[in-house]
Amino acid sequence: MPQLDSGGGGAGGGDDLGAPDELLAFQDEGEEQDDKSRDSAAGPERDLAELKSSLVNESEGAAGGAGVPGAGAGARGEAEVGAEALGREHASQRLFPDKLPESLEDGLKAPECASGMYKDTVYSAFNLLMHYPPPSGAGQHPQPQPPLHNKASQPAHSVPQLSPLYEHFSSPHPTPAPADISQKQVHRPLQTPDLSGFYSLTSGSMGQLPHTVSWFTHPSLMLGSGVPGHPAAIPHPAIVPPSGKQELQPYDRSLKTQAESKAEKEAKKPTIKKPLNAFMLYMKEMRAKVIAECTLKESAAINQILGRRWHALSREEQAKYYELARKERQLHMQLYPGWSARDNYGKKKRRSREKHQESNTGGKRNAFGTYPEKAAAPAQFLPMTVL
DNA sequence: TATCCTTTGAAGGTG
DNA sequence: CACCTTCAAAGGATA
Repeated sequence: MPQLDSGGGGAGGGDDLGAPDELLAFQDEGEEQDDKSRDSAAGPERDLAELKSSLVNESEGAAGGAGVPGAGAGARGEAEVGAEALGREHASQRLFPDKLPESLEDGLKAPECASGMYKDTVYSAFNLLMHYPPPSGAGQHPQPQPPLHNKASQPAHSVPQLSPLYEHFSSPHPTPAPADISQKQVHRPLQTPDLSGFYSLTSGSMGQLPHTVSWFTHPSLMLGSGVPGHPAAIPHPAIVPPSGKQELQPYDRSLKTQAESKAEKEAKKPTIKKPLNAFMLYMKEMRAKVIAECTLKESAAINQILGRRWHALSREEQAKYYELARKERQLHMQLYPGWSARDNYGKKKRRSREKHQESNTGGKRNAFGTYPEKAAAPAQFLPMTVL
């Protein structure tokens, strides 16, 4: 596939949206676990790596037999592993108190959820999930097969309303989705001709993705370009009322803000959200599955599971999401040429920003205090050129 | 009610 | 350039 932005142009001028970090992530993926547990240098860094790998291995490596070699959870005492997993300062203390919340206890019933985050225990079946070979067939989307005995076949507790862009490459047999989802993406003509090239997914893994794409084709999305709003307009998922509640239409709000000043009206302009990155897209798709499999509802816990699953994905699988995320960014840039991520800076009030800095001594990244994409070795895989 | 938690990635800011 | 910070989603937990 040629470079999607070969046309150069792009409204923002940032033509090549292929994020260099993607490459690192690809390299990181796959080899990460072994490298981290075996080859990484000794010393504090190794401890961090070991801690990280332990978190992965706790759920992956403890399976009967096919455990990941190296420092797996199997070699650790419960207390040790628990201490490591819980060694996330205050965060863990809140999330994983002495007594597990009921939701987590329930979650432990499902092997997928029996990660070492909560308990270092025998949850061997979970490893089966983590070691499912990635679907070799193109077009298979990256979802581990649910265990036969669990509730994967049941509807998710809450099926997030994914934007068609996210859904368009989702599982053909996902948890029951609202009927309107399919309606949204039914033969909607592409109204942004200059974007059509981005979605002519004809080669590579992305070519297997459904070709009808996305929120930007919806008439309502033309609001930015002056096209009259469609009566049944659906807000762009990236456009959110300042309240943060997507369900709240700015039109409704205006009814009761009749006397508000212009400044307030100005402040109430919908917020243009950041485009989702690859992992966010992955989470969007897989969250419902994890919820169904684990009977978990806490997003923090779910995200941890998804984070491990993300690393367990093959590079091809991840490439789908990186590619999709790149299109997202490209599209976002075209829809909102002047938009910058900086626009949303400071809009989220942080309660304890100092606390973060204290506890992490620089960088509030993950529990390992590392920047995964930057800690990774040079890339060996160039998805953008391949795709 | 607002923010936190938790994850990875992207992007902006800073030295 | 390297490092740090913020935000993107999400929903239960918490202040």
